[in-house]
Amino acid sequence: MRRLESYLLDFLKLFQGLIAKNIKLEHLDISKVKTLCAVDVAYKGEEGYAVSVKFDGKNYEHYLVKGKVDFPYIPGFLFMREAPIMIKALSKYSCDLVLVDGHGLAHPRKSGIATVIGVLLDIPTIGVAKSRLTGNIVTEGEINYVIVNNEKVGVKSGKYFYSPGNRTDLNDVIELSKKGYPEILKIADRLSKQLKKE
DNA sequence: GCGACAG
DNA sequence: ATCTTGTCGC
Repeated sequence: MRRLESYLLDFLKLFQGLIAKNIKLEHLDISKVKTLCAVDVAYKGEEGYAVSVKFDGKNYEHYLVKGKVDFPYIPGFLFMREAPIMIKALSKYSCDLVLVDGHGLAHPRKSGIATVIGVLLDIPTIGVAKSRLTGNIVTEGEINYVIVNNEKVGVKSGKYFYSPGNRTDLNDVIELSKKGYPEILKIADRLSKQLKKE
């Protein structure tokens, strides 16, 4: 008998395959986004502090959700650990686009946490990660593409990786990456780490 | 078997 | 992600 965890991971891979099959890769004009949101999670032991931030073009708002996070971090399966609490934090707002801390299509099964959240909620998402999970970089002109299985699944700009989650496309992430690391993600990151201490 | 490995 | 002071460098 195999170990129980291997059955779960095999099943989760099937789930990710289903998510990937339901991705809607379509152009969302970033410049037309009126309400931009972002989510990040910080931890204090088993306590997770998820913060969603909303920017309407003028003011920032944020919403905090605290909760126990049991599931361990397993490369390729981050969504099992953070998607549940991130989705709760996002439930507070309605956004034209959500930036998720992590990868989207730049994943072994094209099912990073930004993709899972985007498909489950059927909303536009883009994954912005601070480091590589998989894929190689191929430069074409000014763009550093992230290639997985001979397919362009995202771009690398500076030290960050951008990839479509759902209802967005490669042009959207390229457009976003040109503006540098999103301020709203810095705010979400700072806020989550700050609020967990109070 | 070995190396890689989001947060 | 988190544990953690000072410190090397732009």
